[in-house]
Amino acid sequence: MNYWLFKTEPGCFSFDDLKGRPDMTEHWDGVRNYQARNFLRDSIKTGDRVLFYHSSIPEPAVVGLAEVVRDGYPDFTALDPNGEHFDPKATPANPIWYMVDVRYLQPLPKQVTLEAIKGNPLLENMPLVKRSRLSIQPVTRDEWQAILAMGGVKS
DNA sequence: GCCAACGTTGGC
DNA sequence: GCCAACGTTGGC
Repeated sequence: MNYWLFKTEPGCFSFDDLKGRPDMTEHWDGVRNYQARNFLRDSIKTGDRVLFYHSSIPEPAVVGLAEVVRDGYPDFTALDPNGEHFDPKATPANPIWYMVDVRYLQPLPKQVTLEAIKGNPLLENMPLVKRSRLSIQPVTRDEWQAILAMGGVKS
C-alpha cells in the first residue's frame, strides 16, 4: 500500500463534498498535468491512502483521509466538448488523461496546516514544501505517520 | 490581487 | 531541439 497527497481547492471540491457523495465516493477527474497523470495511470492503486489537502485558501491544510477504491482509468471528462476539462487531443483510443476513484475515510481531528508542515523537519522533503504545484504527490510512510500524529489521529 | 514558479506551446 | 512567450497554480 502506498500513500499520496491530493490537492483540491475547496471552493471547487472539498472534503465535505466527498463525504456528501453517494457511498462517499467520487471520481478524481480533471487532472491535466503529465507527472500527476503518470501517478494516476501507473502507480496509484486500490487500497492506497490519500491525504486530502485544501489549497488556495487563507490557511492551506491537510484536512482528512481518503482511500483509493478504483485503479487508474481513462478520464472521460476530457472527451466532453461541453465540459470544462475538455481536451481536443483526447480520444477513446488515446484518452491521454486518467483518474482514480476515492472514498472518504475520516477528517483529521486537527487540520495540519501548510505552516505546520513547513515547520516540521521530518516533512522538509515533501513536494508541497518545495513549492511544487504538483496536484498529486507521493507521500512516504514516515511522512504519512508524522502528519497523522500532528493531526491527532491515534495509531 | 500580486507575483514567483513552473509547465506548455509554437516559431524557428 | 531550443527557447521565448504565454498560461496556470497557489502561497501570501
